[in-house]
Amino acid sequence: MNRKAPVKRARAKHKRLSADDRRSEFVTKATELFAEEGFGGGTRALARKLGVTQPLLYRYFPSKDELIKEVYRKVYLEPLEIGWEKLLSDRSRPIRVRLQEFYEVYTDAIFNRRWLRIYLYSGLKGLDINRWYVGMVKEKILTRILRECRHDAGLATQSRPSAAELELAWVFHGGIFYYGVRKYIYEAPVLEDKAQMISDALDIFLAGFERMAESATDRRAASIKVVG
Amino acid sequence: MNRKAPVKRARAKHKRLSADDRRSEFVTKATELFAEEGFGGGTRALARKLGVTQPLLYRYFPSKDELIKEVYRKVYLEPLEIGWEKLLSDRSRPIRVRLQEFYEVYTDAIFNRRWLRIYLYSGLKGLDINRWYVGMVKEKILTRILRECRHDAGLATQSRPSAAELELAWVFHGGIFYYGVRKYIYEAPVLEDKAQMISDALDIFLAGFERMAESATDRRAASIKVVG
DNA sequence: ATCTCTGGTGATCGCTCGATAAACTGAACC
DNA sequence: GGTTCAGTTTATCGAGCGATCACCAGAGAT
Repeated sequence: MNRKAPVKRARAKHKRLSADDRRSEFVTKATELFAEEGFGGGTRALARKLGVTQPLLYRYFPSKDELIKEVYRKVYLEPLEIGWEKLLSDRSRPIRVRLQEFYEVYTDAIFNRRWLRIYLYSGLKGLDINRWYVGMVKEKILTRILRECRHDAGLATQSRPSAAELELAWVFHGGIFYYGVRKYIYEAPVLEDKAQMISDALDIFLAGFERMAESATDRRAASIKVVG
Repeated sequence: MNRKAPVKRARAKHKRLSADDRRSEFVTKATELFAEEGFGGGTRALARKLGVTQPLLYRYFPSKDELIKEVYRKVYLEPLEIGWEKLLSDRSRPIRVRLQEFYEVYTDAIFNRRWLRIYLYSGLKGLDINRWYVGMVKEKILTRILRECRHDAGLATQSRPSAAELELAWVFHGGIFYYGVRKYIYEAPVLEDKAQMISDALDIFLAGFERMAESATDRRAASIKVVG
């Protein structure tokens, strides 16, 4: 019957994609692979995930390192698309509400196995992009939060938060971040209600901030301890 | 001149060690190597650190995996030698003081580049020993802290803390842990006074716990907000 | 001085890795 | 239908990996 007509080839693989599609498919699947295996994950395993052969990678990326950089770019820029300026700085809404919503949205973006693992792996490599991200969190999130807190408490809006304030914010932020690590990296049981966790963390952060603000502005009240 | 007399050999290396010494030297240097390079670090690089050849490793360990397990054992068991039972449970001292001292000692033990990096690398591998450690922190540290807090607040000492209490403790603990990650993994600038950071974190944790205890035991006072 | 036991070395195996070069193939255009 | 060109494969290279084996050498016992 089928002589050499366009008979169904034995290798049903051959799915030709456009250059752009193939390239972004490489990045997507590489993100998955590196999230699981670390950046030591092999190019052959990656090609297998796409159903193509390994040398094809080098038609789209000059080296594995360049592919990895692309993965970084994608992962690190993903959570930035939220637009936290608006969320955090909209003073028509109570600060408590703004912070709650921001952290719910932010953690929705980064609390998943893929993002957290890539983030930790790249952090362990000590790359510049990781330092850039940490600096960004400090400048764009924590500093902004503290400024809003100061404004809310009726304090002078100074351009830069004090070291103690920043540290307080970092411990708060880190506590929330660690919830994601426990859940998605350690796969340990956590309180499932994420919003509740954020709410509780916010309560004690805001209380701590007020306490700090009090003792900083009113030295006469410095001896009043919260713990009684 | 020098025919074949015991002339100073070209290779001044030959430092013969006892089996025990060599074995523990392998583990020590392997910890350093794996902390920096991850567990993908090569056995040849390890041998170079010891000034010996690579096959010697296999006189002491049947495989690289066994060496890695030994590294785990050493790293994970190191901070356990503190004896936190005494530190945390000594009710002759105020709980605030106990917690401060415990966290200072505990972070002295784990806040270093070596420990934190090995911990994160092994956490990313999802090994049993990591889950064991997290469970240990929960049972031996956080549960104990909460029990002492309940006792201090004059509440009934229940055997198991509530999920909300545990989550509060985890966020607190994670916030402190993240300080170490920021300093030693991200190498980001941090408030240098670690004891101060712990003290501040403790303040807001204890305040948060009291607030939670109040609203749990005295429903009539539930409407009294700390921030109000 | 010789024997022996053991810490240590040299050579090498099989495998996997990232990367390269050349050949193949299928769709689009004339 | 034949030409062209981009997407894909086949074959292969050199380096590095973990692991094995035969051999070497130095200190202590006799």
